[in-house]
Amino acid sequence: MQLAVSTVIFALREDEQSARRRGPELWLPLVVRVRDPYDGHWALPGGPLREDEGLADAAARTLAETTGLRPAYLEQLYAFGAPERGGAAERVVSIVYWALVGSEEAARARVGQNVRWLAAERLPRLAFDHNLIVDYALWRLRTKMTYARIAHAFLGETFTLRELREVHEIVLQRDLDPANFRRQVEADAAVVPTDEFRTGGRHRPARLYRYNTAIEPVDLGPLTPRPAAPTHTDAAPGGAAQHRTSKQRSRP
Amino acid sequence: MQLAVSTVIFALREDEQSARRRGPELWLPLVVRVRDPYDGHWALPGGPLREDEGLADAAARTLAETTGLRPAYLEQLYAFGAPERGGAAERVVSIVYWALVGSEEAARARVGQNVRWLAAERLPRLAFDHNLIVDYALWRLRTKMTYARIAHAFLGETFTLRELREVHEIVLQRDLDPANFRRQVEADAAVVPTDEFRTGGRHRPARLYRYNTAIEPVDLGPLTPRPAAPTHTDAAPGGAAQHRTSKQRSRP
DNA sequence: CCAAAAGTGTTTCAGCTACACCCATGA
DNA sequence: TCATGGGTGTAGCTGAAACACTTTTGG
Repeated sequence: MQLAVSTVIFALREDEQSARRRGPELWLPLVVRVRDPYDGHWALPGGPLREDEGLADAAARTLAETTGLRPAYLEQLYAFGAPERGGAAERVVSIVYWALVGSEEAARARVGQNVRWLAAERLPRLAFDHNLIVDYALWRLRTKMTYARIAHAFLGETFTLRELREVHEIVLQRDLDPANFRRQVEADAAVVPTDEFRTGGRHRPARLYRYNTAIEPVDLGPLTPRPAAPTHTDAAPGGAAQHRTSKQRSRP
Repeated sequence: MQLAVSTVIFALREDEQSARRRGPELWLPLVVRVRDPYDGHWALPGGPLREDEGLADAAARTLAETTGLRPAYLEQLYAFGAPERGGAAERVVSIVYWALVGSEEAARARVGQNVRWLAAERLPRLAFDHNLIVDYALWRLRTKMTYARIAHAFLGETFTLRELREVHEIVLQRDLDPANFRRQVEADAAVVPTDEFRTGGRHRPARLYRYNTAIEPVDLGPLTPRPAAPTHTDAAPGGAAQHRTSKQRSRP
């Protein structure tokens, strides 16, 4: 019997191939298997747990080794251990994590013949029970997005409320009222306004916001004391991409 | 490295020793360790995973072997695998489940020198990281009780709304308005009225209710398809204890 | 009769939703 | 000046909370 750690990694990306689809979607990096069982099938990045390594550390390590990514959010998802799930091979119990990475970090991902991004909504048949795992991770992401402050993990250090709202809209698959979304976000102090604005659109500049690292996210698991200090969540560095940034005074 | 499965088992019990405390509280059965590390300390029931056994099956088996209990609710809690948690012994990764058992089933538990019930709120120092695990399970129980229909797992097949409300009050540690509680429970069809009433108190008889097995509980994990059919939840048999039961017509 | 819990009705308040409207910018 | 999104105001609905009140039993 073997113990492995795997990770479902989500990022928002545009479809570079088909021009039909518009706007970013949820994608995840997968690794192709090069031996039986499931030779040639896509599988979640992962690997065996090392002797002196924590579970989350193993997730972060295997994830970095295969994709080169450093996630902004990492949380344990579930342990899978049905005896049949190995598919005729030696039995494997997998402790699965799920991770979120920002768009800029995702663009830096090391892809190639063995590693590729696939759209979460239209996956082929994956190796083992990995389709079930991805579906569960998607469900967890959507459920948690409605009550926890995790959307910023898909974005850079600062972001406009529109950008934050679009993350919610893509993940939850429905439009949100901009006015009400603004008020909800401003209500809890999870996100704080900066003095900077995003200009460049042919419209009024939008204020940039920053994630409030003082307020901490909702449960990351038992290892983070319930009302507590930061650990896993580690904001991705970098600023804006195709927009300029200007500093202005906030209204008196 | 070793893989084990343990379970945090909750039941509502009266304190039989100290007459000072009144009303039931959350208790859990623990097992005393008979060798190092933590020789003599209390620990969660559990054991190694067998080769051809699912994770939940292992939890149910070890739980039954040590305590004789058959839980009404069983769900995976978390996987614990920090390298240091073994305390100088061989490293152990534990996949921990949490379970609820009804009061009658709890009374049938096999206790003795090695197995004993302890009050969840005033535990001694347990073996390994088991205090942390129990605290997390307690937090999960309380969180889930507020939105999921799991309270009936502490009760028999039929119950009055007062009994159901008292379960909530004990777990959530606050009083609930009987009128509002009634309406909330009746609003979702999770619980259905029977034609029977609990008599014997010096007051108006209370209608007995039954859990609606057609409506299914909120997420039990990835293995239960999201809106789906029963699996783990297996209602404990048996009826009322110290009260008579009478059959009456419901009002026209 | 009284005490006690079962069960019903009603008012109030907070939060969410929908949507009208003004503001600031680039072209 | 117009189109576009940024940002504000507000009326209406819904559900939770608080609490007054009626009903039915045992003593």
